[in-house]
Amino acid sequence: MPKPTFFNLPPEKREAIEAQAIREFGENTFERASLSKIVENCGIAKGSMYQYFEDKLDLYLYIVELAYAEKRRYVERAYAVPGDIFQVLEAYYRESLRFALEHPALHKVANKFWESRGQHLDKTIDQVRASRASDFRAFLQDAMESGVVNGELDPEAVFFVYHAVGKALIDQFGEKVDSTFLCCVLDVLKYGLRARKGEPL
Amino acid sequence: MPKPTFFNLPPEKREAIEAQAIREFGENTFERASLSKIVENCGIAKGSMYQYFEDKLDLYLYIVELAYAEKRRYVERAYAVPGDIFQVLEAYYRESLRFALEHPALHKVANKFWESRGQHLDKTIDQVRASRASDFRAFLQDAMESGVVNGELDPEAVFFVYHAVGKALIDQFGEKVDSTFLCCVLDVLKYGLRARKGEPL
DNA sequence: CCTCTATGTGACCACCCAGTCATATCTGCA
DNA sequence: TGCAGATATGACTGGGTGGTCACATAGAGG
Repeated sequence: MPKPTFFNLPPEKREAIEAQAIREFGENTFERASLSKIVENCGIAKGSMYQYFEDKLDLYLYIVELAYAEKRRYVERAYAVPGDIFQVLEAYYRESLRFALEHPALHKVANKFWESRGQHLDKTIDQVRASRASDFRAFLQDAMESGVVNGELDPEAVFFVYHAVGKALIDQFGEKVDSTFLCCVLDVLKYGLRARKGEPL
Repeated sequence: MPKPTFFNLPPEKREAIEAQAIREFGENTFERASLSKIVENCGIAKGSMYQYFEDKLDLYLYIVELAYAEKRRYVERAYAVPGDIFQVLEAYYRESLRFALEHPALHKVANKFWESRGQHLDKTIDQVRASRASDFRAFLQDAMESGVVNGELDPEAVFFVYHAVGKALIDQFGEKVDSTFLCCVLDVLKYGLRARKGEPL
């Protein structure tokens, strides 16, 4: 958590610091990113940074939380979408793509987060990953029990595939992946998962 | 390329250097890996390393090539497998898994390669990636034209999915992924890709 | 005007890194 | 034995990093 001093700062200065940190942490993982470069680009002294934050990790976690707070504002709409798991997932990735296009810098921060190493970050990341995984697994299990997703498939394998493809999609939002490509990819998955009547496996 | 001096070394010394380098480059990306630690673990002087190799990158590329040369010995058998694209792909990943289990250290080097950055590595990696991608795309196109893979799907999307899942599989060989899990995952993909008669998309 | 507190500063520290080079040692040959 | 070329060495350089600290400044209240 930032120190109180940080929030006493004139907003324009605070936002300048956030902007430069977002830039640096969007272009580099935590350990590659350079605090020295951030303060240089802000035009403030190294020591000042330590009036605002405990250390590099404190600043980093604040910026990452900033990015994910904004991303949540987009993505949470997907949970309210009526329809089966395929419609919810499509909405999720669509909102995720909108976030990436409207906040490219924050999107890059969020992506680089998963590649970051060092300090206690490793464990933090593993925890976040595990928590998300368990949410998705439960969501998937419902869909399999209700018959929307082919129940003959190995649930762990289905999760594995979705996880891998989802990560690859998000990694490439705004590069290879646009709205129509997104649909094509999801279709490849869907028509592999959807329960098929009559035709045996 | 290593300097001639390196190959004049007594084999046990040469292999000790290779072993320590493999260890370091298996645990760290190129830029994180420390030459100082390698020489320390080998019990040789820093300067000696520069009698054998031009620089850190030279050593790294030698080690990576070592790893991929061994991996090729396994994987190339897959190309000779008779059968459709699914059988070839399964053979490919199966051999790949065998390599990972029998040469875990080399497997880690090969995996970390793709995450590595710095010097001219970025461009080299992009080239290798592009070359592999184009091979696989061609292989896939054949399979789609011959009707083994559902021709109604977007070829780029199919490639995208296979690429994402393939990378995730290889990343986790020996951890989450064993032989039976591999088959389950490939099945999820296959039954999404296989041409289906009668049933409309 | 003085004082007290909050904030700003940048030289400085300890650490790690890749890469260099003058020097020492070894080895094989004459 | 002596010489020459090949090989080994590790202190050293220059550059980067995160983090610290004694000091400078600013602003508010009496």
